[in-house]
Amino acid sequence: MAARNNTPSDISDALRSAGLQVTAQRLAVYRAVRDKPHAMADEISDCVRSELGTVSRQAVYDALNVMSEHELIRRIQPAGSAARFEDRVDNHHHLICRVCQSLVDIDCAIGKAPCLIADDDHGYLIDEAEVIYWGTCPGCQQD
Amino acid sequence: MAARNNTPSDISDALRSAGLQVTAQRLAVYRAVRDKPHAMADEISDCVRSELGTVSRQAVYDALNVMSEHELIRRIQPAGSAARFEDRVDNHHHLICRVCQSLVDIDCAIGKAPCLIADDDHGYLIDEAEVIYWGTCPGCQQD
DNA sequence: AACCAATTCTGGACTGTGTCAAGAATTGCT
DNA sequence: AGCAATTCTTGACACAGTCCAGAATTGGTT
Repeated sequence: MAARNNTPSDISDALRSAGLQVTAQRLAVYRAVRDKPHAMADEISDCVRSELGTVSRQAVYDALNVMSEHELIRRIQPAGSAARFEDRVDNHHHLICRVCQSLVDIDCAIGKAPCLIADDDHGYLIDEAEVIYWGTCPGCQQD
Repeated sequence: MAARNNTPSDISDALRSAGLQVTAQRLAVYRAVRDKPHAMADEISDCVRSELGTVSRQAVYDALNVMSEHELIRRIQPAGSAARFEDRVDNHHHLICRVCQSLVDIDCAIGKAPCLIADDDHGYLIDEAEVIYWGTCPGCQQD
């Protein structure tokens, strides 16, 4: 039975090959991030707690931080909102409703990663272009 | 003597035509935003305080919020940082150093406002595409 | 010039997100 | 098994921003 995508052992392997120890808390946090796309830290906490019984806030924050540093998950932090997390780490962007804060994924509008091109880089070494589309979702347009 | 760009009376006019009352606090906040590009709320506070003597935090926040709602100024809120403000309200983007958090303006890479084009809008009514380029500034590249 | 209603400012308490620090527990290697 | 390094727990703390009630200011009216 070959390990399928996102099975526990896959997550363990990913953690190990990133040089991180494998702990129940981290596995549970990763699973929570995968199951609740774009969830915020406290939602992750609740989810993990219902799985493990009890987890400290610090353990959750640590897991989220260390995993996003090692690019196992990705952190999104739109203006006026707490940080959110997702397990997609490929190049894509986000579309957020100004009214209800709902958030959906959007594939890169142009292609692979040409969004990195800036007119004048001011000498900076650019490594990422983050794009957030703001608008009104279908549900909130009816008002 | 024609009023030049950004003279006090211009700011007053802008406030009035947005339907806002003109107060010393708001004028000072606007001037602080103009003079210290990309400053955070507490820097604005300090600056305004040194001009008016004493101002409440609430007055500063209220002025910043109401003026950015009416698009007299623009609020930027990059991940992991408090809100910043600037008086440029035309279409442009930002480039931030991951190390020292320095922030510079970048003109829209493509043109007027075609950044609004998303592959699939999911039914959302998109009104803005916010682009943040992340990288390392010249000074921080030397380490 | 003075008045009045609406708006705005003050001052203080409060919320929510996230971090710091010290000791206990767990992990992974030999 | 045993040991060093890493990670988790608990509780205190820092910071940005908001809420509230009362005082002060603004700008239109008479």
